[in-house]
Amino acid sequence: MARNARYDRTTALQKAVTLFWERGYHGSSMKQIEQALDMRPGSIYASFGNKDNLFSEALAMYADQGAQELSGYLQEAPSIVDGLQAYLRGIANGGRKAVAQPSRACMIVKTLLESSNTHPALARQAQRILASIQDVIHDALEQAKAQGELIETTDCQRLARLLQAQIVALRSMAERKLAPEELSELGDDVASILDSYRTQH
Amino acid sequence: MARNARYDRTTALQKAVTLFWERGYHGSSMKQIEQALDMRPGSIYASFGNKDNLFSEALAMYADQGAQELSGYLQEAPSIVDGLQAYLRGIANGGRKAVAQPSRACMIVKTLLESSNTHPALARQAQRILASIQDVIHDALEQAKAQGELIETTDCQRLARLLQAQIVALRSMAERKLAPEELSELGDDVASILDSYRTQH
DNA sequence: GTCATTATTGAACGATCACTCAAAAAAGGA
DNA sequence: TCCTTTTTTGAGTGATCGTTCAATAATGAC
Repeated sequence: MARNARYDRTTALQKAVTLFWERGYHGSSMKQIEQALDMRPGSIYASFGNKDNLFSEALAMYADQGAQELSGYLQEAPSIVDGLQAYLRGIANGGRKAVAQPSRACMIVKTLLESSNTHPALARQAQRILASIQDVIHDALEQAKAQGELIETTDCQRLARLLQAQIVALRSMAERKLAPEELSELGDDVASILDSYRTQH
Repeated sequence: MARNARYDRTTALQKAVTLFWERGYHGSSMKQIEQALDMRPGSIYASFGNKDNLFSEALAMYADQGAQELSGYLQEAPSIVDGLQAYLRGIANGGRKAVAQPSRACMIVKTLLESSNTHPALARQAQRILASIQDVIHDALEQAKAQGELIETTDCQRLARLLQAQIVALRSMAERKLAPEELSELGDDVASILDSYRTQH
């Protein structure tokens, strides 16, 4: 009936993630987006509407992949708390990184800090994502508590908040040019915060 | 001999701090800068050279004021570790804020995350500032250790790194729209990390 | 092969970007 | 008051911003 699109929307979006994660919203121009996606303006706008929507979809894709990474750690570890500690140490040690990552810092936090006073819609999206990640951590902690991994008095909401803060901290500190060893020690120190909430330690 | 400048360079810089802290480097246009400083382009360029240099000077001023705030907490508290804990809780509770602050997040971290892949010179400046803050914390910790506030085995370099991470985390989490009470609890949890390094607790 | 339909192209849009500079205004010294 | 020196002004620079759209190219159906 007609011509098929020559690009794949998902791979194009993945390339947008890479560019936006690296340079941020204001730091990425449409010219750079055209080059990164290897698409001309007409195709980009036909497919994604405008720059705002493209960024928004890229951020959502990044968040999905980040959630998968966390749940991967949780599934592989012998216990939930071990999984969380492995996740924290993994961030400090550069992650699994099958491919080189465009930034050590978290794209969600970068977006929140960049857009909170310049682009409210993006800031709200980043806040929603962070809230949902905190919920995921909270659910995992409740389960851990039910399984006897955590001491009875643990406030799982509060601990989830504290853990998210540690993740944010690790990824932001990773953007400093610390020696790998220093960052690794920080990962250990941060992971050991969880020890004081464990039943056996 | 000649005309005097009608603006005060320091107060102009302070206004630049406010704008840049709020909106970041790429998010602040020269038009907005002109409006914020109430200066015309010629005066701005005569006084500060260009946008890059203005931002750089504003960042340095922000860093100085931040350092003063920390040393204020340290001097007022009955001990160094108490001062550090008060500082962490202060961040979570909105700080002293005699005047309304343009952002809860730290301008240095915002700059680091925004510019690491778009403006290397600014990123390097942010990294230098963070390193010097870590040194200040380290010095305070060494003194605390010498005074017997910290257990003998404490690695003060490592603990300084951990504390800076907590500061970064608190200020970034403050940019989320958490309830004041939630943020305050987070401040308590973060401050209590220090308890495990204290001699008496 | 022809046609209908859809995707791609890239020149061009008005707006805004950081920045410049000649002209006007202001102020101290004589 | 006049002159010299410095500051301020604001229109204007070329470049780039995000975005549009008519023209062109490509594809599947028949």
